[in-house]
Amino acid sequence: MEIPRTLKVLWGLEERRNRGPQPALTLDRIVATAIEIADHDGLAALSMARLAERLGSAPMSLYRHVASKDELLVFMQDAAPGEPPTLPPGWRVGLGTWARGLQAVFHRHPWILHASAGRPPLEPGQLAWLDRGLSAFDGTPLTSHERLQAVMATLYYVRGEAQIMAVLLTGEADVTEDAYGALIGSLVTADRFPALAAAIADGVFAPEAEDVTFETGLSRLFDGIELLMSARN
Amino acid sequence: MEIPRTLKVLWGLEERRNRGPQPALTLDRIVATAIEIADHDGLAALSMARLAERLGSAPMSLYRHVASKDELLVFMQDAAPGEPPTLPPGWRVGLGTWARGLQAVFHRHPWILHASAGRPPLEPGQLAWLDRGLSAFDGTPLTSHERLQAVMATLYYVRGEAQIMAVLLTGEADVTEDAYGALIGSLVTADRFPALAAAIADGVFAPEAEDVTFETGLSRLFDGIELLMSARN
DNA sequence: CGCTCTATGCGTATCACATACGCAGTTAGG
DNA sequence: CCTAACTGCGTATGTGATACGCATAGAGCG
Repeated sequence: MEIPRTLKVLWGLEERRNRGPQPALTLDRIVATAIEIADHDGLAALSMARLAERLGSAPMSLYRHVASKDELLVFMQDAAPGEPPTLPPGWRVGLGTWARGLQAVFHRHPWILHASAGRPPLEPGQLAWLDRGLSAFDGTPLTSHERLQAVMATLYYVRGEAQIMAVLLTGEADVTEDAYGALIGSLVTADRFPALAAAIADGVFAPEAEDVTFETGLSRLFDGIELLMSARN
Repeated sequence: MEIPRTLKVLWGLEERRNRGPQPALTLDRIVATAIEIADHDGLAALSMARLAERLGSAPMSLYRHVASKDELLVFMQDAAPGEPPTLPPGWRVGLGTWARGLQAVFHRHPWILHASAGRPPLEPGQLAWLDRGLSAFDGTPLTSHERLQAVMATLYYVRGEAQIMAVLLTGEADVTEDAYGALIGSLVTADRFPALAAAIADGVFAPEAEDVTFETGLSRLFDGIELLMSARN
C-alpha cells in the first residue's frame, strides 16, 4: 500500500531537505493564488500560464511545486473549505450550522463542485469537515453507522443544492430570471407536462420566496433523522 | 425576451429549409455518438476531433450542426436521461422509483454531473423529468410549492450522492478500496479527529454493507416529507 | 431544362494550453 | 570552498477549439 505523493504532501509526510536556493514560490502561495483566480474568474480561467503570470513567475516554475494541474486542483479543494465551523450543542442546530457552513463554502468556491473528489475523502481538510459533522451527534443514541449516513445524506443534499444553484448565481445564465418565468410558462403545456403546468399555474416559479428551498428541504431531511432518533428513545 | 438558439433547436422551433445537399451528418447522430464516447471514455476524452473521426467526417463539419462544444454538451445533457420512468401509484413508491431512475441515469452517464446545468431547467428533457417527479404527488394534500420543494430536495440528494459516488465507481481511484480502510485508520488520530476516529473504531469503513447509503438517506428524506404530509391530514 | 440560391462538408490557420526535458544558477553542509 | 541537492525557467511538442472562406450539391423557379 503506497501512499500517493499528493496525500503525503497534504499530510506533511514529505521530508523536506533544505539545500538549494530560497524558494521564491511556495506551495501555499501557489494554491492560494489559484483559488483566488478560480473564485473570481471561474475554473475555466485558471490556466497554468495565467497563474504563473499572477505569481510573477514563468509557467514551468509551478511544476517544481505541483506535479500537474490535476494535483493542483486537489490541493485547492483541500485548502478552500478552511476550518469547519464550531457547532452549537444539540444535533439539529449543530448539523444545521455545519450544513450552512458547507453551503457557504460552495457559494464562495463554486468550482469545487466541478473538480471531482476522485475517491472517498482522504485529504485532511475533507476529513476535518466530516469529523465536525459527525461530532454533531455526540451524545445522541444513533449508532456510528447511522451517524455517518446522516452526515453523508446531509452532504449529498447540500452539494446537490449548491450544484444546481451555482451557475444560477454565477450569472452565466443566458435567460434572465424575469424572462425565465415567462419562457417556462410558454413552453410548458398542460398536455405534455400536466403536473408541471399545474404547478406553474399555481405560481411556483413566480420570482418571490424561492430561496427558502435550501432550508425547507434540509428541514425535511432533519425531520427524518429525528424520527429515527426518537425511535431509539 | 429572446429565446437562445440552443433552446429553439431543442424545442424544434427552428424552421428548417430544405435546399442544399442531403446532410451526411445529423444533429441526432452527432449527439448520440458524443454520448457514446463520453459514456465509454469519459468527458475528457470527448474532443471534436475524436467525435468527427468516429463519425467519419472532418472536425469542422460538426460546426454546421452545433454552434460550439458547449452547445453540444447541452444537447447531450438533454438527450442522455431519456424518458423518465412510469411511476407506480403512491407518492412514496412513486418518488422512490423516480429517484432510483435518476440515480441510474447518473451512473450510466456520470459526465452529466460535470457538465453544469447553466440555468434553471428549460430543456424539454429536464422538464419531462421534473414533471414526472411532481406527478408522484398527484392526489396528495401537499401544495404545489411543497411538491416542488420535495422533488427538488430529492433531486439534490440524488445528484449529490451520484457525484460523490461517481468517480469512486469510475475506477480512477489512486487508492484501492482495501487500502482505503487501512490508510484512513492510520491517518485519522483520535486527538485530531475524535468523532471520526470513534466511527472508524466502530468499523464504519469496513468493506461490508456500504452501498445501502443511498436508500437509507433517501428513506430519511422521505420520512420527513411524510411527516409534512401527515400534518395535513 | 438550366439557373440560382441556400446549405453542406471541410481544408487551412490561429491561438490557448499542458507539460516533457534539460540547462543554469544558488546555497547549505561537509 | 566545493559539491550535491534544489530552484527557476526557456524551448519545444502535441492537443484542442474554432474563425474563415471555398467548393459543391441539389431544390425550386423561370
